[in-house]
Amino acid sequence: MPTVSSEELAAAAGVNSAKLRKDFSYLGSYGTRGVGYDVEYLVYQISRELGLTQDWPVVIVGIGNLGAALANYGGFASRGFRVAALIDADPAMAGKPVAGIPVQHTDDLEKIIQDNGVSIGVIATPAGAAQQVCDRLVAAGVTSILNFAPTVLNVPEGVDVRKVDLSIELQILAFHEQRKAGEEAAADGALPGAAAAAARKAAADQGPDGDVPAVMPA
Amino acid sequence: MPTVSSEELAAAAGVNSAKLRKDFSYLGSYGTRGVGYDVEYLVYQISRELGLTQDWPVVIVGIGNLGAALANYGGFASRGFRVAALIDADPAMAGKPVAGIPVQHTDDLEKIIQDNGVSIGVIATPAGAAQQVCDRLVAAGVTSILNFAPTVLNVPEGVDVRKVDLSIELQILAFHEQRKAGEEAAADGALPGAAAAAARKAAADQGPDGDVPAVMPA
DNA sequence: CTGTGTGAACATCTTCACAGCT
DNA sequence: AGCTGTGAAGATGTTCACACAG
Repeated sequence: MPTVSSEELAAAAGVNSAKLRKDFSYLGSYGTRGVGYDVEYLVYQISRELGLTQDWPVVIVGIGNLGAALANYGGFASRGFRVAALIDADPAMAGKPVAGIPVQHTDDLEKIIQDNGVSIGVIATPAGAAQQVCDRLVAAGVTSILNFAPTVLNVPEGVDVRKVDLSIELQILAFHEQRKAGEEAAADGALPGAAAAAARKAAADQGPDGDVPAVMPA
Repeated sequence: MPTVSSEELAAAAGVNSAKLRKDFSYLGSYGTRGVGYDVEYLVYQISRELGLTQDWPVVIVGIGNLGAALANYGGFASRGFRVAALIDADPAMAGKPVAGIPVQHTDDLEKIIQDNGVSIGVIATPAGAAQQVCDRLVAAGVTSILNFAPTVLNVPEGVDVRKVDLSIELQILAFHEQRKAGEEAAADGALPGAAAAAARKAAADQGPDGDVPAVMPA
């Protein structure tokens, strides 16, 4: 399949074809009228724009169950991420290989960051250690941090942090599950009309993709 | 602090106070004019609406590193989730306790679901096993599935699936990182004006919260 | 003729600003 | 006087529909 139309891609992604074309148009005019998009060329252009063609060395700090799971996660390599180092505070872990990579001790954190030119760090430590690890990563030159620890991190201007809370997705499922159960029971007045209407509408969107309001704090 | 104003909450959450008030208003009129919101009452109302006051038994299928990490994750209990059972296909795992809960064998999946009245399942298996596990969960009565396996699951109408791809967040960080690096180098024409403008704007939003376009497939 | 690229119309979301309750 | 709750205005996002390139 050398070429693909916006219509086909839209159907596959479950969106409107006009939206897809408009989104693509922000990247440039990579399609051919009357024909569609050249698959290989399109994949390359999107990959480049998203930064997938670059090599991104990352370090994972905190090699517990989650850190190990991340180190073993296959999806990283295919998206340009290379696990440059695993770091843990437990001296007993030092030297032990996880996912084929020897764990190094926190003492060498700064040196590891600098030697590998790492700018993205993943924090998978317990909550108590996260801020301290974060500060050291930032001081050593890391400018993007993915935080799995259940804490809000304070970082200086210019450093990006994204927090992943594994329970939020479950919460969204539970929210919809709750409404599946109480569908017609809504007549008992438990939900004040507007909320019921808003919720009904959210559920009508395809699947449970209506996220929790942006206002809800993590 | 018995009471709190929309202004205070908005500042804490980093949003506009009008937005916060409007969002709250969809749940009902729980504030007092001239005073603010009663903290305890507000927390209860939001919790109830989100389903946090209910007890949600969940099963985790696939007790590798990720499954174990999830089983140990503290955030679940505080949000009404109870890990009712851990299930794995490896007979050697059966009976071994993880996070204080004995792992059970996949053979008993249907019985476990039914005995515990489970309606939410978490899939943390390898990609190859995910669809099969999903089918069995659905057949046994599960109606919401959180999928960590890197596959798209097919489910019948009425079943909700949410997919978590741990590399997407990293990808978003890398995207912004890429633009931090090539900020003024954009003059070399690598980015077609519109995309550069759109990207610049997204970055100007607080933090890296500008997500990847909805169109991008997982 | 087919299917992109895009102004214009429409829809949704956010913010403003203020009436009205406490 | 202070702060909510909410219409109306403004901003942003999505879809329509069609001119035009191949």
